[in-house]
Amino acid sequence: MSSTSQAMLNQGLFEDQELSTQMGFFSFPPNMTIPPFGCNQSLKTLTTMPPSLGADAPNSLTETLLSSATQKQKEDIASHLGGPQLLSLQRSSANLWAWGDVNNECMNSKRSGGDHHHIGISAMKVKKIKSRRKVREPRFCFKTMSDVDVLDDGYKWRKYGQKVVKNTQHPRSYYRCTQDNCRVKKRVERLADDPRMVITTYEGRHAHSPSHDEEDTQAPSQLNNFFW
DNA sequence: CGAGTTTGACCGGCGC
DNA sequence: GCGCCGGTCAAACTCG
Repeated sequence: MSSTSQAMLNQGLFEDQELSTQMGFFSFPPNMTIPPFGCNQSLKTLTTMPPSLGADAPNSLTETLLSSATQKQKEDIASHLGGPQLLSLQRSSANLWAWGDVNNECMNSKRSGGDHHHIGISAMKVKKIKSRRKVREPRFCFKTMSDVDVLDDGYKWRKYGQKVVKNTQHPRSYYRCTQDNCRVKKRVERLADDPRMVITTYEGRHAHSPSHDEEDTQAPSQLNNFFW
């Protein structure tokens, strides 16, 4: 594990909080374990969606989100995000939450230039979700300020493709977990308007534990539960 | 030589 | 129906 990326992640070097909030990003303070619940299921629920998307949001998501957090984690989030916000989510219908999925706004989001630190998890376009027929694995994405494209999350990945997508100058790379019977994939690309920012999108759940290299065994295990 | 990466071709979904 | 585009495949290539 690269100590650089580890440090980056643990510090939560994310920005553009205001825009992210508007677009459905969920922000975490830099000193919080990412994600705050360290739980597989929590990740896919951490996407805020407009209430109009309620029909697409499974009713149990809000419950899943909160039930997967420990009391301490709930308190952490409540204190950082503001108690009422979390409490309102807890009481709310599932309308506020939907499956984590990624849209292009996530990739093309503009920078506000602030020094906020947060993780951003985007929402799929309403239209896309409503029209999707194919059932896809839950996804979530976050952006990280990093020199390296591939953040070491403890899992082993094999690159299987690279593509230059429209309206971006940086190629998108496609990775697949090398573990047998694990179909988790991730995409990595850099923000067009801020090459320092790396957008990582995960799809699916790991059916195994992270496989650290020998040299990484002494690294902090805070990220062990980062991904499912 | 095996594991991982690169890269052009191919495929399927979606919008028009 | 057609073309565009994102995602995946797989052969060739590189590296340790």
